[in-house]
Amino acid sequence: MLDDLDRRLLEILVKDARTSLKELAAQVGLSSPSVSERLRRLEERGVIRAFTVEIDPLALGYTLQAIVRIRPLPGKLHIVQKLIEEIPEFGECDKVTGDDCFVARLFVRSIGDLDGILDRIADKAETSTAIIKAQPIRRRPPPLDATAPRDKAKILQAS
Amino acid sequence: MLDDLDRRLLEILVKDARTSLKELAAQVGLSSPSVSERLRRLEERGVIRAFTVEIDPLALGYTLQAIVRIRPLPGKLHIVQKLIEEIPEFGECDKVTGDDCFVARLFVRSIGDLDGILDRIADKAETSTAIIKAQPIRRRPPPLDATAPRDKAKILQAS
DNA sequence: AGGCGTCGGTCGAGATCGTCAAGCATTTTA
DNA sequence: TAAAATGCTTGACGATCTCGACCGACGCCT
Repeated sequence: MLDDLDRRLLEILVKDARTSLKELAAQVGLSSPSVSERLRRLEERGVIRAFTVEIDPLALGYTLQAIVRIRPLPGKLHIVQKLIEEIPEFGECDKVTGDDCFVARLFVRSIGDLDGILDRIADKAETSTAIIKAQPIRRRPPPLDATAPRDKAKILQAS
Repeated sequence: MLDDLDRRLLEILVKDARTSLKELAAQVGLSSPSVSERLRRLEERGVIRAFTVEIDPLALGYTLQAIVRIRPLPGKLHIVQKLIEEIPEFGECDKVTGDDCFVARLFVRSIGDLDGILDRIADKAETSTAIIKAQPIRRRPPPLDATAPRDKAKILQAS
């Protein structure tokens, strides 16, 4: 479904999406039309979701990030979700199992901004906020190589 | 520090980082060498952190994602952080204020994998895990336009 | 076994794109 | 006020991408 050459191409592109077809071709040992075709298909299949740039939020004045756990009040789930989606300062939001329904990332320019945004959902949900002090790991893709068969189920069976 | 043209360029590139200089130039009304120079400086200044591709984890077999809150046991903070950084399935990790020291995102192929990875830090930290059921907002940058001056501090002063 | 369609690859030519040097207008600085 | 620094445009050159034509391996059917 995704052969070794594909994985190598992805690995290179994750590091620099502007790598030329020629360069990609050289690194994996194909011709550039072949690489072009492979990329086209990776995109078509949705493996590559997008070519994009990563922007430093600080450069835009967003000096603060926070992780917010959100528990909508009974009956307010959909309204809360819609609200979150419409507030552009939410840079990420996951719907999760457990007491907290949503876990979201917030980019703000100041503590005042943070307060202002949380106020907008305060009457529809309980929130708990954690300010981000450092980012030991910034967004990175999972391992591309097909290793990591450390499935615990097998270990359990074995014992 | 970042003028309107820069912001428009970024906005286009976030949507498609492969947009040609010619196309960018046409859309903002400059010549391509000018655009090239602007991009060069945006990169140099660190505003653009990287050109990259966004990969669908599902395409790589990672059918499960989880948000893990991690509270290292006394004295184990650094060991835990190092461990997290070294486990490639952690796709993101923030160090935050509050009881939970770290909040991390985990990409796994199965529940068994999840268990296996959590076991590796179980003796050094308390963890609480939430499985991701849906992603209402996938990673997106904060608003590029300089609006959003909804600073609560001012509102407080006004009242 | 032989023929045939498909898939994924190469090659080469033409079109497109990026980069460089030169030059110009505007603003800042001395 | 003159000089220097910015930031832009233009045009030409070199590199890159894309398209069509062609080729070989593989699987399938008769």
